[in-house]
Amino acid sequence: MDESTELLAVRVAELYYEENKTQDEVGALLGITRWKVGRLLTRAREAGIVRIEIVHPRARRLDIERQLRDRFGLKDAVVVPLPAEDEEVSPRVAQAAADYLAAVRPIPRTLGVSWGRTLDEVARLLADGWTIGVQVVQINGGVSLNSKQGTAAQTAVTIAQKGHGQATLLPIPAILEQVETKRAIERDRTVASVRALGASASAYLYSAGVAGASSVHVDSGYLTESDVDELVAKGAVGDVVGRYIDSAGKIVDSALDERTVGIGLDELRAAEHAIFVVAGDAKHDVARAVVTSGLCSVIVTDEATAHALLEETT
Amino acid sequence: MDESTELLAVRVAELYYEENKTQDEVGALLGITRWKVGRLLTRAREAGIVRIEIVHPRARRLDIERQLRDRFGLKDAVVVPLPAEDEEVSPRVAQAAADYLAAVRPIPRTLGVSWGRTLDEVARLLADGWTIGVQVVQINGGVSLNSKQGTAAQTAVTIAQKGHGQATLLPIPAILEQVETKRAIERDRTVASVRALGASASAYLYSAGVAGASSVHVDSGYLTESDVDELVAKGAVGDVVGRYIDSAGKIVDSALDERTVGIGLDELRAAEHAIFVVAGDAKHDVARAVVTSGLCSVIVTDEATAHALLEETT
DNA sequence: CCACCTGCTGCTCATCTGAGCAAGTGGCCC
DNA sequence: GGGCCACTTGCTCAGATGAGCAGCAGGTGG
Repeated sequence: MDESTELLAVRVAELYYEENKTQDEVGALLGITRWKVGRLLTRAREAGIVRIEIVHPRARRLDIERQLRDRFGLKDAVVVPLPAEDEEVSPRVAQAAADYLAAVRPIPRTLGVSWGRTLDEVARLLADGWTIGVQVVQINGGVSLNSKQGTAAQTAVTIAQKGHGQATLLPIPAILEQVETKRAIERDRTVASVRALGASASAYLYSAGVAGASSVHVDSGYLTESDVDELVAKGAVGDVVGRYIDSAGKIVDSALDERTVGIGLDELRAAEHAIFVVAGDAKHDVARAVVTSGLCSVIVTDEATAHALLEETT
Repeated sequence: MDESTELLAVRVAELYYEENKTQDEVGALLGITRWKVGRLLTRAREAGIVRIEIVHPRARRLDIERQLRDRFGLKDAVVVPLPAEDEEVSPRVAQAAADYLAAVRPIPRTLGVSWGRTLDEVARLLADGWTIGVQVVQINGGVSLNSKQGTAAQTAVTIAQKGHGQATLLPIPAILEQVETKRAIERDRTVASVRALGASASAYLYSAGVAGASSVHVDSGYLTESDVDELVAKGAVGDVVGRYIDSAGKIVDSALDERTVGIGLDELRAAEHAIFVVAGDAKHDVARAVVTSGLCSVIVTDEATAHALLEETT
């Protein structure tokens, strides 16, 4: 587009978009036909002279969502735009996840949930009465060795309450010290029934943790910093429902995995709705592992993470 | 607008503006009628959820221009939007002035010009061949006591050259020390004919200076800093074609004014096209004085200045 | 010099869209 | 409960708009 055309396009755009004139009027005013006006407007939009943007905390990036679905064969994707500089993305992603959950059809009767800061936020932002009667089941062991007792339970309970349903908890450690203990616990009738309920869920909602010193597992005392360092050395990028995976989505340490209580990754892969919520720059690697290895059918994330996932040279 | 409607409006806007669907399609997708879609879009635009902006260095703010015209009874106004943080406004305003000048109809055969940094920039940005054959006349005395010799002349010459015409200069001091000298000079046949030519111009192009230590008159040695301080004490806000005015557009010091060579303010007020170019936060006060006292028929300025002019409680 | 291609222009026509209107809905006061 | 008012909803219809097409100008290579 040469300079005079561009200038004309600017004038046309101003009269059309800012002065709310019809294309015909604009044409008359500038001495050109209305078809030319229409074409200039199209060009102006394409050239980015006219920028139309949707400014809203609940807005989404449908174009990127489509790319994610296509590239990774997802059933669905939700991408939240980057907020203004001084705002956090995580509440927006959590809100989007809450919105998505409330809109899942058919309405899930049984919902398997993991726990963590992200899911906590989702629970908090979920609309009261988001559904009528839901069975919420914890799908992996909770935080309980030291502080923060009960936050894992709180997440599930909040989601259940707001959905006018009830929560079934799995109040046992996330990781046990001995395989035998883990097996023994799983044989327990109560625990087994919770596990069975979890396995039968029609939808799962979970997030991921980053493998590093700040991991929740270190915080809660299930693993030491050196345990995590070792996992990282073996290629771990993060954990999903308590299980550490490498960039290919494979279990990093099968012995550790044997001692981890809760749903297995294959169950997640087979699930109809496996809703994966992930936000923040630190989690790009785990997110990539989850998405490329088919661990989720739906991803809810922010624009930066989505870009990171798509930017890979495939 | 309640929250759920707002959320719906956001979804509608996304599908309509970002996915380029028709209102009918959007309606079908969200299970609402196309009329509702249309109304939601209107509301979304009004509420600022959908923001349409024109991003271009040559863009203008037509809404503000109209307000300026209406408020101050101007024949026309050109307002340039605020550029991105790291860019200057003055080149944009100068460009706009150049564009405006080239578009004045009927084409001015004789153009009276003042001088200064702003007008220099306008001359530089003027398109080559902006008109065919124009008589450019300097309307006030030039800078010449010390450095910068010839910049005033340069402005007029450039404008003339680019318009395939010729410049008539007024190569005498802007302010003389004695009224007698000034009168003597004006009686000179050559000078008188230039003044006459200037008075017959069909259009004038000029800017304004701020009354202060950094004034061009101090720089060029016509006035001392204390002279200017005194003018300020008497209420001067700035100068137009070398003449210092107060906030009401009145001459501040008639003795000084008597010693100033060039077009009179009343001639400007009576002119058909008196194009006033002004940019920058420092010039808000002079701009207000010029505009409220009818010194110009057209103003070319930036959005910040325009806002400052309109914000007054009248 | 001419056939050919490319990009622009103005047009027709089908579709899309907004203004305005009548009917419906829900809150609110008596 | 009845009636009033503000607001929303679905509709008609005219006007606005985009897709597609033929004609034309200007450049290009044989």
